[in-house]
Amino acid sequence: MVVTMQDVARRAGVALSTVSATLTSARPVSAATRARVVAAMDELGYTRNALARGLASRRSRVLALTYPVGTSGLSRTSAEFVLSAAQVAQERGYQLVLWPFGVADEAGIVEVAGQGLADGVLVMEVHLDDVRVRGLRAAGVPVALIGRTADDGPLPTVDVDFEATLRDAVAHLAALGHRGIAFVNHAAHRVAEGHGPTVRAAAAYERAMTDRGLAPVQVFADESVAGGRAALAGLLAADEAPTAVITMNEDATFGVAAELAARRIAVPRELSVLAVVSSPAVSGQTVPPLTTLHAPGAQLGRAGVDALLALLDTGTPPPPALLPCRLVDCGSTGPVPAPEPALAGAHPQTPTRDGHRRPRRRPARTHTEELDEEDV
Amino acid sequence: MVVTMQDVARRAGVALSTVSATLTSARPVSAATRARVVAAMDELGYTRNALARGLASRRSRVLALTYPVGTSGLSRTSAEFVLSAAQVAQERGYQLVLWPFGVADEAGIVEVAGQGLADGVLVMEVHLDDVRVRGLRAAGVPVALIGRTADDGPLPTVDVDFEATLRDAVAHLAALGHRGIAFVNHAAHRVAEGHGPTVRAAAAYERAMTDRGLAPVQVFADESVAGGRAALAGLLAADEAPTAVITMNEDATFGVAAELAARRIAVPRELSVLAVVSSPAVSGQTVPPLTTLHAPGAQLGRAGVDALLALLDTGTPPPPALLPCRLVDCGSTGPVPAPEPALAGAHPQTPTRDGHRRPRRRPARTHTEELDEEDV
DNA sequence: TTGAAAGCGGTACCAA
DNA sequence: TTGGTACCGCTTTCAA
Repeated sequence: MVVTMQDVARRAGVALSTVSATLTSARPVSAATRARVVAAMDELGYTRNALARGLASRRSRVLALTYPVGTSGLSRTSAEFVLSAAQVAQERGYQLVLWPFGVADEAGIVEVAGQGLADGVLVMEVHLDDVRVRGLRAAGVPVALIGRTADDGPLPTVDVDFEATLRDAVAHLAALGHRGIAFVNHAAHRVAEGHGPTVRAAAAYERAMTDRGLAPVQVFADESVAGGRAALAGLLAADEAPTAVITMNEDATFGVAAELAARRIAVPRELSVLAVVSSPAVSGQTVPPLTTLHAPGAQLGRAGVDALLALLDTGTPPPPALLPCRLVDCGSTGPVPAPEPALAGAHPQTPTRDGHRRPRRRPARTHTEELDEEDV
Repeated sequence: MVVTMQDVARRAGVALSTVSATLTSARPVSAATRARVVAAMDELGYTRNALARGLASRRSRVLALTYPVGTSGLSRTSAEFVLSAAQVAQERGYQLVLWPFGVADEAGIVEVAGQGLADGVLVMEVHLDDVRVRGLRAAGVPVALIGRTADDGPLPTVDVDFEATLRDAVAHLAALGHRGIAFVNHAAHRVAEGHGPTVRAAAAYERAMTDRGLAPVQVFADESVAGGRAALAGLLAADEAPTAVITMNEDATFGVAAELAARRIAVPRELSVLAVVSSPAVSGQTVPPLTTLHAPGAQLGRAGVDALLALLDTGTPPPPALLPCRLVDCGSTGPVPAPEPALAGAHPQTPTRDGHRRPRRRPARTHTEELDEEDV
């Protein structure tokens, strides 16, 4: 039925071990023999059996990718990451298996890792104190992290450079004259859980602002459209409403866009919006499209796989990699609105110090209402 | 280092084969021995080696999922599918490997399948004439399809019921009085490629319309925001502009929404929009949120894995499964606009027969322009 | 440079 | 009911 190495050996008139040698080049094989073996192989249509190879060599050439399940599906950015990881693995002669486990399911993950199907594990959505990582390390399973724990020790690590990203975001807006720059982060419970991106971005944003003598205004928004709407509404209701908003929460970003539309707020004339650690594929879907600091999803996948393979091959973890986000201008950021001259009475506004401005309060309306109003 | 079955056997004072038997229950084991074996196992922290087990039993308990690479990342619906497939596989004691291959890469897929890591393959995004499927069948690899080829023969198959979905979509809109119901399908090149969903939905839509004596108006839109905008613009420019639009092209749907916003078209008062084979997670992100015929992504994943496992277990393919989409009303569909009474002169319109209506032509504007106009 | 044989860690069949 | 053992298909010494 299936063609085995023994079949090839017989057809080529050599020993089984010689066939193996031509494949692995673990030992010299003369050109002549090699040619006969190769000929026999493709006459027979031979393919090496992955299971047997893995068992004998203690290297399955399979990598596992574990990601938290239960959370609202994969974001487009994460999906990008997964696909690129699978592709790079393939290019390297590896296969990628998916391990859907809860972030707290240490037992489950250690159990399946113990089965030895995978040579190593890529952990996504790493928490500052991550039981999965701890469990795998304790079990002696090679691990690479997408993200970082509080103390990675010698683990290979690739992550978004949140420090640089938020610094760049604030710098970009500050260069446009903004001083009231708010930040819509992930949900509050993420902080408590020690969700790396949330915590790191929060700190980076605060630092970037205070370094410039600006007052940070941070909102932890529920990861949903409603959460984003509420977040923006809250920001605009404040005494010192921001003139620019940075969003990192992909789901909430759609809500921010929706709220902007409902209030008929001109972007970027009245308010600048900058989506960070996002993807143009996502930001291009909002109305208006949002300028983005593009998360390096594909590069992260590539780097993560390569880091894990480096660990596997050399036994020592490669140095941690922090990848920057790239600015993609979709036109949603612009100069800070100038305080309106006193004589322009049509829309009274309250300019304040520091480039803050008090926009007129407009109630949010449903879109239907919004459109009905003037189209009837 | 690693605990082997032999270790367990020694500790329990039984033969290796007895340990195996307690695990596989392939043969009776007395309660007493079983207890001793089990005790030994968890004293030692034993876990069965997947590779060895697979090699010996000719069943790796690994399933492969292949999806076309190169196409613009995974749609949210597809991602939903992949995740649920991985999860169901896990529940069944299987692991899922990802095989990123081009739709035409028969050689690549057959090659990796020949390595025997996977017991069977799940093929996504199946084409009517699919070389991957042909190649795998010819190679004797168990296959299940997400989608259907033109002639599946005895292959296990799960798919969206496009016939029912488009029928339901048209029925839903027709019940609201619409007669001018247009359909924004995938890109034209998909038809040429024999992309199942595109072709089946196209036919189903035409049938659903003509069955009601309505004239089908179908647009094959580029899979992008721009494509969607252009599609809607084209429809509205026609002599008999539709009063309702069905969209199936997830990327273009965002464009349709954007164009609606740019033209300030009231949804659903002026135009009803219904996104089919989509996901509320997606439709909720547009402004306004779109009523959706929710694609059964998760169920498809579940059904696909189960179909493949059924084939693996019984040797005979289970009957094909067609899963319906479920209506999720987000308020973007409503009654057909009544032809305006002649005396209402504010916005001249041209009512036509058949419930068609000629909306006033409004040029599309950028959002910035749009908002600037009245907020300055 | 090549061949022979001992595992890798299990499953499955056989005899006891 | 249990123990012994022949493989599964390949990698990896070790001699020749």
